[in-house]
Amino acid sequence: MSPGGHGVPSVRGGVTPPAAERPMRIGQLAERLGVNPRTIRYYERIALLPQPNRQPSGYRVYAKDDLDRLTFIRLAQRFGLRLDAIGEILALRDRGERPCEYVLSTVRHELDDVDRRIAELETVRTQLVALLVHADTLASGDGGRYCELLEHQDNEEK
Amino acid sequence: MSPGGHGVPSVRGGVTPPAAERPMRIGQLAERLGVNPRTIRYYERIALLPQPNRQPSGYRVYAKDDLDRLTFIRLAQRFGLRLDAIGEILALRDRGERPCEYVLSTVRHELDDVDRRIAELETVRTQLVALLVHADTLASGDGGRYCELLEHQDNEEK
DNA sequence: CTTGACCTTCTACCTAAGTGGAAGGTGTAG
DNA sequence: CTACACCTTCCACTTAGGTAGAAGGTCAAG
Repeated sequence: MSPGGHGVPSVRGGVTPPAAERPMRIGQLAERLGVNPRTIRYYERIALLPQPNRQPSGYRVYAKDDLDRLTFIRLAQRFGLRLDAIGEILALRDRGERPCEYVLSTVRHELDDVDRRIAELETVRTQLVALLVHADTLASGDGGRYCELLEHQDNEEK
Repeated sequence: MSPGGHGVPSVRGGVTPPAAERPMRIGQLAERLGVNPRTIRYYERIALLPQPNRQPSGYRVYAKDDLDRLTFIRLAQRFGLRLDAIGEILALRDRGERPCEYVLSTVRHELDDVDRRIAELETVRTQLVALLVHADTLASGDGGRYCELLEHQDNEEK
């Protein structure tokens, strides 16, 4: 649980870069962003993140660019974008194109989808509430085939 | 695509039962309820449906009971219950217990869950709308690192 | 007899976004 | 030296609810 283990490799250059700039290994990067190191490897596997540089030992080494990229991925996720869409955005960016138009259309689709899901859930919610209200007025006495509650409600709907 | 293939086996008894009562094979049962026959086998595999009787050929034979049970399963699904919860209800019923209390508590949990999901989606929706509004006011000119749109929005939130 | 619809089983695959275990290498502290 | 945290890879598994393919059996009609 104690962080840091065996410390950061000594800085070689004459200047000491700020903490954010220092190369880090997967554990440090993961901890900064509150993600699982496995998740970072997963992102690399699905090509959201590029193949990182490696230490002679094989350890992955990350720099500020990777931190930014990963930060952007999580940001876009918070906006509800899926990893494949994020991948498209990143690929556009990597090719030097401005992805905003793509992002916009993705976002518009996402909005439609969210509206649809909310509407569905509202319907379900209404049914559930009706079910509970009905349960209150229904003292006890189950004559239904499986569950009077559900089946009665079904009849009401028709 | 043409229905019925080689017809219904001749009725053996002296009385002709109504259509709903006649034994049927998986295809007929599936078609009546608008489900895939594979789905019915799947339900059997996960023990939502009992092992059905079989013709000497091995074909599954279903009767009204199965139709009712399957109808109930789809009904409960429409109420947002998950298959494992439906399985519990069915198992209670099979043991002769009244599942309404169980159903109620399941439904209450489901309601909480639905409310939570709606709230989440509303938040996402708000963000998406804000994003689109911002996009309108933003003529063009991308100075952001990955996507000005998303990153600007992120700054607004803090 | 052939055709064709329907049925059987088995196994594997799908989405989405990861997580888990196992076996083994690395690097520093005590 | 050992201990220990951290790293590597590979492969499999998770959730939920199914769907798809392959190889083969059944049954009625033409």
